[in-house]
Amino acid sequence: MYSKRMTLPLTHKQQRIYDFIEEQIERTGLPPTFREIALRFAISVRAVQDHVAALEKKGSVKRAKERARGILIAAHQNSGVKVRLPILGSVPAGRPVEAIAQAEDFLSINEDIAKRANFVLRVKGDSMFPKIEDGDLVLVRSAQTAEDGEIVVAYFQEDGEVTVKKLRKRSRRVYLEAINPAYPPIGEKPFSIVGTVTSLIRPDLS
Amino acid sequence: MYSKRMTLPLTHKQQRIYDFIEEQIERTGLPPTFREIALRFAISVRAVQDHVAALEKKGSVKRAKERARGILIAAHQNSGVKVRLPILGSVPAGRPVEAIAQAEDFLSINEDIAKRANFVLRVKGDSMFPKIEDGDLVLVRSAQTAEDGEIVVAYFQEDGEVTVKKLRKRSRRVYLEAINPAYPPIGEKPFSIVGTVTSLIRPDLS
DNA sequence: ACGTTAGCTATACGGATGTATAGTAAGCGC
DNA sequence: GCGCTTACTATACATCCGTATAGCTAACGT
Repeated sequence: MYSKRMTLPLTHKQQRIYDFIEEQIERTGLPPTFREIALRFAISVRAVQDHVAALEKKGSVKRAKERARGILIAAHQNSGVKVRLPILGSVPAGRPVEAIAQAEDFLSINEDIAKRANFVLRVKGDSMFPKIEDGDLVLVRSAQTAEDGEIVVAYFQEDGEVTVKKLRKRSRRVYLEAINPAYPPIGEKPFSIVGTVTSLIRPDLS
Repeated sequence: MYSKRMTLPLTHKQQRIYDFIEEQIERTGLPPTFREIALRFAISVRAVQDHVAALEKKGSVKRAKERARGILIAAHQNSGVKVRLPILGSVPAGRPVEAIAQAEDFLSINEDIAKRANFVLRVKGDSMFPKIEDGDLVLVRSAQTAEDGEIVVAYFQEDGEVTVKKLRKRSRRVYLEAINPAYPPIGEKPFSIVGTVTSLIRPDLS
């Protein structure tokens, strides 16, 4: 997993061409064609072939040969698949799992962090302080059940509200508990578990 | 920023084609050509044109017209540029900013979260508990100075060690403070500030 | 009945595109 | 001198590829 990039040093011209390829992918979503590179640097197509071949030999790019726009950044390949998770609002109309189509935004994050998660919730309020703060993003794995002590996303059928709380399972009772002692436990309102919180992102650490 | 995706509902066939496009981009790094889609579903190229036109009309994909492989997932476009930050080990040989070339791994995350950060550190130890826990990833913005109360990455010239602590500026003294009261403040060893911690990621919330 | 949408075929055009052949020129190490 | 690398031109070629023309069937709503 912690594979070192072993890209041999590039010449100035090779670096400029590599940067252009990277920038084009970033900007347009598509790698450039050989001719687009040739046009950009005002050189012949054949010269670009040589440059790209050099970049491939040095391990900076990978080729999808004989395919249009088949120049790929090597670092993009071995860094694992990026996962895009939908960020749901804190007050979805229905059950969050059904509201994914109306996602507010998407979070892109490495697979190893997000692999167990299905969606992301932006948390409002301080009921889980200090573990979870207002504005935090929590990665949620969809689940119908959870163990005692796990932090879960719960859905109240009554009013359609969604909340993040710690699940408590006692001999006879199952209830939700806030970490912040200012909030009382919730035991009366019927709820169902939507998922368990696996990871946390605090965008603004104060 | 929180632009709602207004993607109209897709038919079954359209969804299957959309999924194929997404999967190809994920797997090969390149969007498929019209002919590749046609081959996959054993239909004519013209039929694919109609399907892709429908996907574009419904807002699911964007087109780079008249360009090879010019089918782009709409959600990838408006979600901002993805930023790749180097993850540095917790015990870099020199100053972390100089150790970026030996990055262990890379973290891909949305621009709005990472925009102010230059690199990522994996934190070891519990000196900043409960704000920062063992194994957390902190996003760091390179800086030579910081204000009182900010969480900073400090570098001890003496032994080359790097640590994450809260910066304290008193009338005459500048020192580092752990949040965990079990750790005493550090005031003697000379240090320099490498950067300030802007965001936090807790991969495994227990 | 009529228009609209979904879904499809067969075929064609022209430019885009990767690849290749055959060179030229300059610099470096041995 | 020789081999190697870097960097480049001009030109050619087959096929890839987006686009387009001209149709077709079926389902649904008004």
